[in-house]
Amino acid sequence: MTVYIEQIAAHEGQEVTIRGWLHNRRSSGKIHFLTVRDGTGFIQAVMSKSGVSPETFQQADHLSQESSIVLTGTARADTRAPGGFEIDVTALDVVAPAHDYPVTPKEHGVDYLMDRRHLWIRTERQNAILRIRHEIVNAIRDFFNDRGFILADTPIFTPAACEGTTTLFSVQYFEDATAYLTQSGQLYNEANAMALGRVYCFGPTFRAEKSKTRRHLTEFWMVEPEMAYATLDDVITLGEALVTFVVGRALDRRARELRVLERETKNLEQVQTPFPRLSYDEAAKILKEKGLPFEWGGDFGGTDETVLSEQFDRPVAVHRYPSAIKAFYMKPDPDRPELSLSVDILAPEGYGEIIGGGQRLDNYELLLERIKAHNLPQDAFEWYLDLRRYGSVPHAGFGMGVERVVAWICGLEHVRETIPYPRMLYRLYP
RNA sequence: UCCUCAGUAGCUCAAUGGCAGAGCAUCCGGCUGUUAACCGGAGGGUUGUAGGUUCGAGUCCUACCUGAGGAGCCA
Repeated sequence: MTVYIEQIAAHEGQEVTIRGWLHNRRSSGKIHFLTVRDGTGFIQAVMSKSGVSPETFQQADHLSQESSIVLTGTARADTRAPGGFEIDVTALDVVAPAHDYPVTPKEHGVDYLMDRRHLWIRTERQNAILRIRHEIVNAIRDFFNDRGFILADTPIFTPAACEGTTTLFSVQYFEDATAYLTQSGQLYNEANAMALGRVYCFGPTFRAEKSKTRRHLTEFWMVEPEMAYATLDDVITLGEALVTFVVGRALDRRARELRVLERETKNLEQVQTPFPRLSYDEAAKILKEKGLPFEWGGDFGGTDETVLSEQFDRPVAVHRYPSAIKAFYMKPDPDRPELSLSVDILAPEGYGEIIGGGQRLDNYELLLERIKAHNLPQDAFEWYLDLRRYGSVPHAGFGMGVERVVAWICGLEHVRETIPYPRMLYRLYP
């Protein structure tokens, strides 16, 4: 019976067939140990000289790493096996050999591995990360779907800059026009929320910033919810519920993968609502007290974010940033107009900003003023102004960067390992 | 774009300005419980590129190329 390795426990004592690849091989002359992987897991197959034909035993002796193989044998529980089970091999079929496989079980440098990313993802560690990413993406979709949000995807080709701040990738759009790859579904989300109430978009996002840090990719995935008739408070509550749900799902369903990564889960288990909420003013005060060279009015740098998040055992919501350092569409705080009704949620352990959002400017005159002040082309924003012309309501939303969440939950040094093929400043291959 | 660091065998790395080395991988041999198995042997080099200093450069100097980390900007 053909089975997947992840289901092996249900077949103890039975004869099973595994279809996969040879991950590693050890031998003691008259006994071979073949570590096989099939995409669902890794298992050690034991082949003794007395258990198979001489030809099969000889063949296994020369089997190279990553050769594709189909093997049959008896599933047996064994306390010595990392997964709890082994297979006593009775038959082996080599589908295709692999010669001089470059990603050996030994150490390799980052550049070497990145050039071979298409092979690197076969390793147990990368496998675990991508499985956790899958779980996180699924959890995000379930979270919004279960709460009545409608998935309404926003365009990837856009006619103009959404926020006017970051550098965009441009592409030739047929003969005459230039299109830009989206940096946020935000503005379209607002229109969708006016049509559907509560919506979210979930897709790739592109930033042509020449950022060269462990927290940046040029192409990354972002989920952006937007709600009509919602306030800053509503999005903070939604954000902390989302983060808590996603972390809980990863702990619940991907414990094995987190163990592979040797992730300390104690910190993740503390992620429960409510999150501490800190005004920008209070955050600035903390940074001053810690002796950092931070001036009120500026945005937080990487070090600032790390210091702030270290004050708490769970993510922290920092709200009401100065309007001057936030996007033009942020609504001013009625009590203090120099502040915006904005929020960033910072992950613990120095992983930085994972959520950014707030309440949107819903007043026509003020929005028009802001568009002009930011030197944005008004005609490109006429449709966006329409949302304030025809039944404007308070509304709010945020964006959450998937790769940063995955890096945090997995405890990774760099976001480049959280996506199968990362796109970075100097990385477009493979 | 700026700052810092790195580039030597297929991979990971050594080598005081003085003979180009090790482990792993590969190939050959040994081993019936290995977990990155181990033991013995063999093959494997335009020291990123181009100049310069020196009796002599992997090593020092200059420029360039490639990459990494960080800054700015952001999720």
